[in-house]
Amino acid sequence: MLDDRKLDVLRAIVEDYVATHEPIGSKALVDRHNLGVSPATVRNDMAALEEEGYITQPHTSAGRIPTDAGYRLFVDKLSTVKTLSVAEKKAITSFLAGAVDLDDVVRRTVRLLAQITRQVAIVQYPSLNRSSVRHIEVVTMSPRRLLLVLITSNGRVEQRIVEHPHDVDEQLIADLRSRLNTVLAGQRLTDATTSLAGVPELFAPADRSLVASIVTTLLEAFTDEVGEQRIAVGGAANLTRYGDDFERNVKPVLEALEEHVILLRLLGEATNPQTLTVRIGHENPFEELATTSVVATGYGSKSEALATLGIVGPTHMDYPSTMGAVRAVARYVSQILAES
Amino acid sequence: MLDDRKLDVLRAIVEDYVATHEPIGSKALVDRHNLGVSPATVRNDMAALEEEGYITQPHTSAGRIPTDAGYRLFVDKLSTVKTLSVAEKKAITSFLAGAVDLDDVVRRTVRLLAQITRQVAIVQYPSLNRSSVRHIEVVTMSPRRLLLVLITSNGRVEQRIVEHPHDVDEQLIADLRSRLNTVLAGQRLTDATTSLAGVPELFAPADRSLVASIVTTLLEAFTDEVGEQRIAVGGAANLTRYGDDFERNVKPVLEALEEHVILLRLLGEATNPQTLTVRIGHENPFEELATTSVVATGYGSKSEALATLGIVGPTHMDYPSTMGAVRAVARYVSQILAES
DNA sequence: GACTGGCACTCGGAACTTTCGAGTGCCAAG
DNA sequence: CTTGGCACTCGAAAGTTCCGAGTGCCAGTC
Repeated sequence: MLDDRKLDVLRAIVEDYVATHEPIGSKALVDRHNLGVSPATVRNDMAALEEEGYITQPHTSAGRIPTDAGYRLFVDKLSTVKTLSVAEKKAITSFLAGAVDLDDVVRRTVRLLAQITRQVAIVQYPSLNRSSVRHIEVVTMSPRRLLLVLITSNGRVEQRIVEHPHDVDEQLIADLRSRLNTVLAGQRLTDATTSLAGVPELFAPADRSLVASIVTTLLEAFTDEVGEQRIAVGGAANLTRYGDDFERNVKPVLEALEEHVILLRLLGEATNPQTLTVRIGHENPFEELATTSVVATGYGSKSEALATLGIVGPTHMDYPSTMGAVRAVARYVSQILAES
Repeated sequence: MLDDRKLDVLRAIVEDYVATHEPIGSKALVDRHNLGVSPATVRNDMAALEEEGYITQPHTSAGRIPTDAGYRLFVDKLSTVKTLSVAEKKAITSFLAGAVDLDDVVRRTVRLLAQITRQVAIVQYPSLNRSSVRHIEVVTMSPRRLLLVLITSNGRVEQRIVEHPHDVDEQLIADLRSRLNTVLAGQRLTDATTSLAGVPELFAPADRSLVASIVTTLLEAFTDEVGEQRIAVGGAANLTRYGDDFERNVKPVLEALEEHVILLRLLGEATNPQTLTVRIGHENPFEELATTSVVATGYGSKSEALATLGIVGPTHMDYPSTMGAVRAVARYVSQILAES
């Protein structure tokens, strides 16, 4: 059905359209690529490609533009992920290396990704699902107010305040601190519920109400976070390059960026860091984003993904370069996180 | 020069223009407001107002629109800050009350502000300048790697990692932890440098290199943070309501939002929480934002501001309502922070 | 002297028309 | 199967017309 030349034509159309954002005619194609055939032949091929649904005409007397299916075929079969230049790789590592803590890593990553791809970048914070308790600190802020600080294996720090109706004894706090750490250290957050269940009973009945409220708060922090899934966004200014049709292209994206729930669905399940997920136009779950594509991948250790990062851009983006950049950034972030 | 009626006319023009975003003619003005005079009279007044530079004509055969000077006069003399409805106030408190930690307070605030004002909201994180050390925690992550956690009086938590070439003794860590807390607790961050200077000498010569590197990292964290000034942004989707002229109105704002340094300058010095800063159009320090106004105010305790929050929007915004919302949110956030 | 009705004038925007040419599909010939 | 030729289509750009909101000015009125 579609011989090699027709696929070449499709590839050429996608590449040119991505470069110019204007419908591509048969003549222009032949001029810009040495296909070795005449425009008339290309026209026949185009007719076939249109028949198959890979390209379409905005109006009768115009050139062709790729459909979502066309991009899909292009991404799957007609292109290879572009690797970054040595200079770019260096820039990435040196930029990420300067990070001082986990938050900073995420902030830098999002900025970097936006800059390289010139698209809107999205980075999910490493999820607590897989992480474990490294340390729990209990600090007295005032006699009746305690601050709980939870430090996880991937460097994330969570804090909660606990109020108590009576003055709290320092010795009890020290005791509690050491017990909590004994019980929880190294535990997966998801397993913490069971581990904490027995803790109040280790204390004198008089102290149990306080201990119980601390345990409850701690559990809340665990489960809250497992569900919450924080996200960082950057490069929104790149939306200005979408060209015209503000209402249709820019507005929905800007709105989606505000809703982290939507972004999480857009990014999708954290995949293996080796695999790139590309969702083109209508393939993504939101109708308003039908002119938008998502390129995402997981990051974290080699075997299991901690979280997802990616970019959002117009369907007519440069997929090979973008995919290369996303993959590279994911790899380097994984590396940085593994080191620290 | 400008009698009361002329000022009434100006007020009416500003109000109508804010509502319609279209040039206001003399007839329309008389129809919508009961000024008690004929269009011809209003025309004379308009001519005077234009002479004074408060309004201008986009083109000869059109109505008038306010100039930046016109808005300025309106804000300073012709309007009063609009107070929020009881329902709105309730909504604010209940929304903010749900926050679990400082980060959450800021995130909620930015969201809230964007929602109420329907503009782009900016909230500066409470600065560390004024804050003091509440607690310092030193945690062993692996024998040669330590995690420092700094908790400040306003609930902010900073973390840093310190590597050491040799295995570190747990006893030393405990010792160090208690000494650091003794020395620093309650100290202003800005005073910490001097307080920390003597610490290494308290330890055995063999341990001093480790102690010194920890002290250095800690100091870095202090000063880093004092300078850094984090910022949260929200409601970028509200930019879509700017109407047309995307290139001139939306793009520069979107770009500014990416640059936190620019945002900090836009917000300006943290003012007393009682005072609202309004910067209209060209009054702000960036030429590209000449069609944009900023409404900001400080928040924190009654007497001194911790940080600044505000909104960015088109010059033709509804100043009374926006100012009311910004002020109210700042007050409630201050209250929440004071409590915790 | 301040206000008003009347009036001629201006000019941008909407609506319509014209022109232009890139691009097409089809066909007959190579 | 490929190609040159050709008639045809139709959107975009440029030109044209038309309309009326809005203006400034002036003479008359209170």
